[in-house]
Amino acid sequence: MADTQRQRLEAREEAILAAATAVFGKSGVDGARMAEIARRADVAEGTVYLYYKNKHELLEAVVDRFWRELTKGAIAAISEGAAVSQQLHELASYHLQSLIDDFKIVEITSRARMRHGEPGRQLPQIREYVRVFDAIMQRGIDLREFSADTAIWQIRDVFYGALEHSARTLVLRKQGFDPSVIDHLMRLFEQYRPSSRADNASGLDASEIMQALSRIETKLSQP
Amino acid sequence: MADTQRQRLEAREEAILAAATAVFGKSGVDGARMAEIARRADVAEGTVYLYYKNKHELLEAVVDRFWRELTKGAIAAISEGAAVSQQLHELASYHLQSLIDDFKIVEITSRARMRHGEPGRQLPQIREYVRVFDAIMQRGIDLREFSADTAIWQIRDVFYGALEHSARTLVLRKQGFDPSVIDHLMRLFEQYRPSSRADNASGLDASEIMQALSRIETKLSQP
DNA sequence: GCATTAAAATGATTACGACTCATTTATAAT
DNA sequence: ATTATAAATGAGTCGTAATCATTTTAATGC
Repeated sequence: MADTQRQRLEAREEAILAAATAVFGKSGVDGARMAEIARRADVAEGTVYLYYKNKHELLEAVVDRFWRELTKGAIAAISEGAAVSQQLHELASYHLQSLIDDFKIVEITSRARMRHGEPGRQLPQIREYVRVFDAIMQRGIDLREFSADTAIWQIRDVFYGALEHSARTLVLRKQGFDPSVIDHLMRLFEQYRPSSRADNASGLDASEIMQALSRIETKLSQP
Repeated sequence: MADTQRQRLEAREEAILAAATAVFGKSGVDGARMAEIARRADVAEGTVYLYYKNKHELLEAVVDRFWRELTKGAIAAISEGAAVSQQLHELASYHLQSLIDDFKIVEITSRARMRHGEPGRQLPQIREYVRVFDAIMQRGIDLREFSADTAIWQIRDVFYGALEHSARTLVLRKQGFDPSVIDHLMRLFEQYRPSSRADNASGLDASEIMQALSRIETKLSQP
């Protein structure tokens, strides 16, 4: 009965993970007691350490699973084949909603990234999650719906950075999901459409000139 | 000699804070030992607790001081009276550079925000720091250099969110400061200028360019 | 079924580090 | 000098993560 055996082990691991998620969420990482996690998972304290080397690895597993689920949800939330701008809208909405709903776990994520004094690592499942955006954007570029003159990673950092900060603001103010955040972000993203820049004038683009000038100004004022 | 006394106490507090900053930065919060902080500050372990109730309060003090210094630096980095877009450029550059330089402390900031299981609080000095952006943006709106149809907090979240994520990306890739991040962000912020939406179709706005040029002329003729 | 071996689980015990507090030392006041 | 007060000390306490010798459960062979 090797099969049932493996299932039992996986069920136990799952129980521990679920218990840990609940306790970390409720009490925070420092407030969480391994004893409570074990009790909730209905195993002895020592058993937890058969599945996870220490508290920090358990935390990483919890966070990793969270982002894996989020990736699944994001993919499900996006209408396949729809216009790129609509897909972005869907992803942004899904992301913001999720960050608000699971703010606790999201906060804990930064904790899982830090290991001792090392510079923050990237957890594999977060990397995976981020690819969802990249794929949409890449498709946008391929379809010429978006222009390719800004590195995708920079656009991605604006996207996720803005949403993360907005989510924090909304949670701190105890407001919920705010659609205007999404609208605002989507309006910003119009900037990346080739049409919005190409056909704007017969020749010169005032904004580019102004940017060049302000770069010069900046350099002049810091010698 | 009440004066010297107070100075001695403040010097001791400062020594503890400096030691804590170093040790938290080197070893991370969990890796930091109160014993090491005490030793570096050249006080007994118990003395630390006369100044800070516990490790977490010490952490908060370290983070708070960091952001207070950052606020000072930001204000110093901004040319008073310059065009709003230039001030934004300066603030963005300063911010990105600082986040990269002191990435360790910045990471630790999120830790200081979490107290037990409570939803994250806002540290007073971070609130103060954020006001620097708000003041610039408000001035931009007052001067009609920027339009008022998006809530400032949303613009602010884009600004700081994008820079924070970009800083993380740059640090993880072991690249340093990248001016294109700033240029990209500033280009996005063109969206908020009334001109870029209203009358931009005709092309150039000569008056804005002339204004910028004369500012440069002024600066060139006064070093 | 029973014996044998291996795998998994247990929880009492250990190790470690944050924090306390009785004691000592320094400073101010008279 | 003497007393009173404030500040500093570090050995000891206490809570909790992590260990590990022991027990329990499951798989395998006869």
